[in-house]
Amino acid sequence: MWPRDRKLRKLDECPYYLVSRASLLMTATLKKTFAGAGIRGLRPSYLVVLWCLWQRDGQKMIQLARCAGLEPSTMTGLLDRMERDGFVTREPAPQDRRAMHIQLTDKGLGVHDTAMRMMDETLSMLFMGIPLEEIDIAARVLRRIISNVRGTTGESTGR
Amino acid sequence: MWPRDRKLRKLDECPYYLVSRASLLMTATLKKTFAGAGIRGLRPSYLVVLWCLWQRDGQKMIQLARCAGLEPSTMTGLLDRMERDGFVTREPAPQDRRAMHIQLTDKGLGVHDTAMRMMDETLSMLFMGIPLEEIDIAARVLRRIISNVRGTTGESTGR
DNA sequence: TACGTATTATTCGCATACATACTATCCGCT
DNA sequence: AGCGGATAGTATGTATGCGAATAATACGTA
Repeated sequence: MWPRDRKLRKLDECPYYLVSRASLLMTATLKKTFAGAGIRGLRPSYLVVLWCLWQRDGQKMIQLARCAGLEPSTMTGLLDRMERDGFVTREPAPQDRRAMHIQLTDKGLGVHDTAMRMMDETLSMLFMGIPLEEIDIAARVLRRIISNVRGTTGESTGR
Repeated sequence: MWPRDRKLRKLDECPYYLVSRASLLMTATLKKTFAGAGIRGLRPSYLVVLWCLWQRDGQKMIQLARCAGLEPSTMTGLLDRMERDGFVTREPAPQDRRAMHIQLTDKGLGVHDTAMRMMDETLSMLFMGIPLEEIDIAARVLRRIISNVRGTTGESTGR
């Protein structure tokens, strides 16, 4: 529980600052790692979508949005770029004429191993000098924050 | 240290996903809290700048950028909006004709107490059910991530 | 079957962030 | 004094994300 009486003296004592800054820096780092790995056009933001499709190829946009935790309006632009960069194809879904059927291209599928390796490498660098035990606690804290927000926004259990 | 042999099965086992998602959700939550507190036009992104100015009013843009960890080009737009919304004034600095002197308005100064209270309230909600001990560990992990990135980007010690 | 509602995706406007290129100014050194 | 490099800030283009409004389609129910 956050202690009401804790005074924030410096910026880096504020959890909100820490999470925001870490997020931006981790993204920038990942971007550089990708750039140096010879994968043309792969961006950190593509990862959540690729991840969903690697698990199960061929999904509707709305499914990807829910899986990635992004708004549908955000997915539109994201998929525009992913299509432009050759990672996915977007076709009208056969059963539902409202829906779009998103599928991996060969490039999108083939990039899996390298992307995972790059992610691993990046995480190794980012977590340098931090005991694994603390990394796992931090992950648990973040998961709880996420579920705390979902719980109070009137969302059902994130399905 | 991040274990190389750890396989990421689900998205929420990936620290990068957790930090990004938490960052977005925390920002959205803070935004809602501000909106409900009757402070006209206060946004989460303004906080870092206000924080720096609350500590010491009257700074150059470049100082604010360094303090906040943002690029100068980002500060330009941010200060445009903060000026527009009445939190700061931007005047040419007297000693250095290249520089801009950023100062709090009455509104910018007066919003301090409410903003801190709202931040406190938001953090209480976000950290619901998490032991303080774990929050502090998570904060330490994030600080270390941040310094790890700064350390390898060729930046000096964040001055 | 037809109507009303829900769902799916897109468009638009805005905010936030970066990199790059540019202008203006300052400062050290000759 | 003046030249060259460093510094401060802005402009521009792109990426990423949200919310509100819109269009098209699907579906339950009368």
